[in-house]
Amino acid sequence: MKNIPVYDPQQIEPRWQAYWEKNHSFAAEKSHEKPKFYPLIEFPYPSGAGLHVGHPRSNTAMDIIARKRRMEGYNVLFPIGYDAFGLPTENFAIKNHIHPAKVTHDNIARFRSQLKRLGFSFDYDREISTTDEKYYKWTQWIFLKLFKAGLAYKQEMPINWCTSCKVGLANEEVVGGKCERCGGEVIRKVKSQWMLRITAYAQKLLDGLDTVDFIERVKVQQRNWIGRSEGAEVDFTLTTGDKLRIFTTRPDTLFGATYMVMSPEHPLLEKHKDLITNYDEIAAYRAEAARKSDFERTELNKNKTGVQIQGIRAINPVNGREIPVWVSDYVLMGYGTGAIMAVPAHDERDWEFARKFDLPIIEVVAGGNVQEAAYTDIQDGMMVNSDFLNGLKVADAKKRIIEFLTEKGLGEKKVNFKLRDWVFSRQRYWGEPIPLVHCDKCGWVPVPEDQLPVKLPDVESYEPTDNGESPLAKMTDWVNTTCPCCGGPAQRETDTMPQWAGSSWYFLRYIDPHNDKEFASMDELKYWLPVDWYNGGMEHTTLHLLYSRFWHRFLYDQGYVPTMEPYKKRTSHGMILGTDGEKMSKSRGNVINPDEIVAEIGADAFRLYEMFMGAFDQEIPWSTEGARGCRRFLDRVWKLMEMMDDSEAISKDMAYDVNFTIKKVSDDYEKMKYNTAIAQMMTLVNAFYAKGRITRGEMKVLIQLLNPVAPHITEEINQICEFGPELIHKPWPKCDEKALVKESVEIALQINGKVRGKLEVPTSLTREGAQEYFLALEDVQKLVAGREIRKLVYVPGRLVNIVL
RNA sequence: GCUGGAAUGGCGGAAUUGGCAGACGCCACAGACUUAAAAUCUGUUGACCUAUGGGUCGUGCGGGUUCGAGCCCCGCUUCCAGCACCA
Repeated sequence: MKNIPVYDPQQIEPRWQAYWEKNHSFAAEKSHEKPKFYPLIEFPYPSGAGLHVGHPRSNTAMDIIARKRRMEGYNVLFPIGYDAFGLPTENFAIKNHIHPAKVTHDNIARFRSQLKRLGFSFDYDREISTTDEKYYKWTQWIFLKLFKAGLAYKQEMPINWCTSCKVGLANEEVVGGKCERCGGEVIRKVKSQWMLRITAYAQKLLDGLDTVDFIERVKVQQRNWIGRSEGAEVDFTLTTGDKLRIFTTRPDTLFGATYMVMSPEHPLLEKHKDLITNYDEIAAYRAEAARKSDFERTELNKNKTGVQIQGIRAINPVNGREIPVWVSDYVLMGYGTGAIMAVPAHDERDWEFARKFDLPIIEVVAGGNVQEAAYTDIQDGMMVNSDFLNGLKVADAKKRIIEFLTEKGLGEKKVNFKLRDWVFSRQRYWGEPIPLVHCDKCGWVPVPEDQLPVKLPDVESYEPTDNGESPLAKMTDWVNTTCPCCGGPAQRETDTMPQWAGSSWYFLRYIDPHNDKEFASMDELKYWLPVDWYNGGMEHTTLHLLYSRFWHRFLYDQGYVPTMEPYKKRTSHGMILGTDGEKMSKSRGNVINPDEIVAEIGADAFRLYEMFMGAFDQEIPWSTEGARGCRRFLDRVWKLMEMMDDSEAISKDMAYDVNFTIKKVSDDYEKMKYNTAIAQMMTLVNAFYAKGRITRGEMKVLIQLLNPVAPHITEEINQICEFGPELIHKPWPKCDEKALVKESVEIALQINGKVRGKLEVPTSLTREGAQEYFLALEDVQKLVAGREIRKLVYVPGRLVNIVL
């Protein structure tokens, strides 16, 4: 072809973007006739810094799948929105005296234009923001359903409290035990908080994992977080006459218990303060523990600390032996029963503690040397020093002891979960108001559904109050209301919801975003659910992913959604690091601005590089040089037009390469192996260059395969070459399997496992005739040279190995 | 400490999952074009030895299994990420 214009992405790309926008090219079809496909990316938090190079990695990956599915005939819903409530916006607003709603609006506008400049095929008609009243109305509505189902309750919980700013802090704002903003001392202060009873769903959330296609890493992490463990609860009797109940996963080691440990917060300590002769010492230890943050209390390699309770001892229920009771902060009130039996011979933490305080170590499972180290093996161990358990294997001993305990009324089998309930209150302004009213007569009363949303009132200042209340508490006009139940005076809840609330159900709203009667109609939900493919970061595996599964499962149980699980498939992308291999951050000064890259090489080359730079699920350092290499590849694709002839056929000598590329690219996209898909297209382009020629037919295939990654340049080539309808409306290329069959293939000739030459052999050669065939070859005879052949291994299509 | 992941040329990474290690790209070097440079095109590019035929070594370290190991097994080292000492 002649008269090829210069490739200018800065001119081409905005033109196609405007065209797609005007035509709503990527809007999901209203009709339910076609099979549906619902891909999802985690909606971004619209930070003031703008789009990060990390966002396009996940977005491009799912955009490729979305675009391919449309070409395969699916009705695709690929939505975008903004998770816009949150701390950084609020802190920015406080610092600069701009309303958070204004900050949010401006940040979203910037994000939207940056996303549009990258050509993602989002359905912008369905855009949502969690801060929109029409959206958070339904967030509040779901909360009320949880409340009415008894899954929301108030409880005293410790929060991080900065003694100098006098505000509650998020964990993230506590750096090394100090306040991130002022460096002041952070202590734990108890405050009454709304909690969601996610623990009631622990087993359901665990079981649900068996029904979904999540990458194994994600499943493992969710399982570990839920942390189901089977064991027993056992009652020890104290010399005070009380029962002290403990949980253990190793009831088989009961005869090896040589002391007990209670958490410093255990209520029995308070109850028996008169009997405890060293109560002052215990109280001091408890005060010390209370001052420690979670971080310190769980710190690496921490020296075990503890105090023995003087005046109270415990009796081991199976052998009547009296043992001491200690208090130590390595036992947490929030897990199990807040007390443990210590078996130093077979538990590492107990062993360390026993060594430090010189407590006895009794071996009850043979196989190790318990004076040297704890022996924790549960496979081959044999019980000793354990009366009626002696001679049993650990697993059998477990069963036997639980039967015994149950029979005697000393304890019972028990399943425990690590998962804790979800702290749902924030003493902050920029979040959804919790739609509850407190009435002295009626208690906590939900705001009637027809009065939702409870709108966030305008306040002068977003600073939290001195006493740790939310900024909303100062708005007395707003706070004071009437009780929906009795009509008497009442106060609104002034805490707001955490950022996790809005993101726990957003994928449902995308399905029917303009519905003002329901959060989404059942008809639409039945068509679109579940989300077919959800890609996001590993950092959201335990919180966001689990919370949204919890809400969804709850809505299912209430009959509001048609599927038990929200997401069919979950994959994860690796982080993009700075050129120095470190995490990108302002403080390190290694942040790459996507706008600058797009300005230099264009959106297509940027997208291409993000997909080419390495394995999608692994973290990878940025290289602007590498990105320029991707731009060079697009220049080469563009210039193929100069060597294009008029043939609509695939030429004979290229048939294998072209069809192999169709197959490889199609498969690799599905497996998210974008880097090797692109490498194969580069190889094909190199082959066209080597030949100096490409047919129209070949060009059509190439640009169709490349379109999902580089949508603008390929549409432009399609138009310049007058190939007909836009690529987005053409079908995905099919591989001609016949073209992949070759008559002969080159294999390696190995002698004793070392490569000694190459052989061209017919593909039809099977293992049966192989030995005769190879030994007849002159090349082989030369190398064998009369030596004895011990073995001949032939792997068709790969190699032949002759062992001498 | 626990859990999960990783380690391959100067660099980012490939390797059909036990079968020719280093695809593809970057960087570098050389040649063509150019007054010159840039751009572009064409080559070369793991290390060492070499009689120029080729040979030896080589996927973090030490063992093992196998005709054959980057991949499997045992024992380590280092790095990254997450974490709630979970009894």
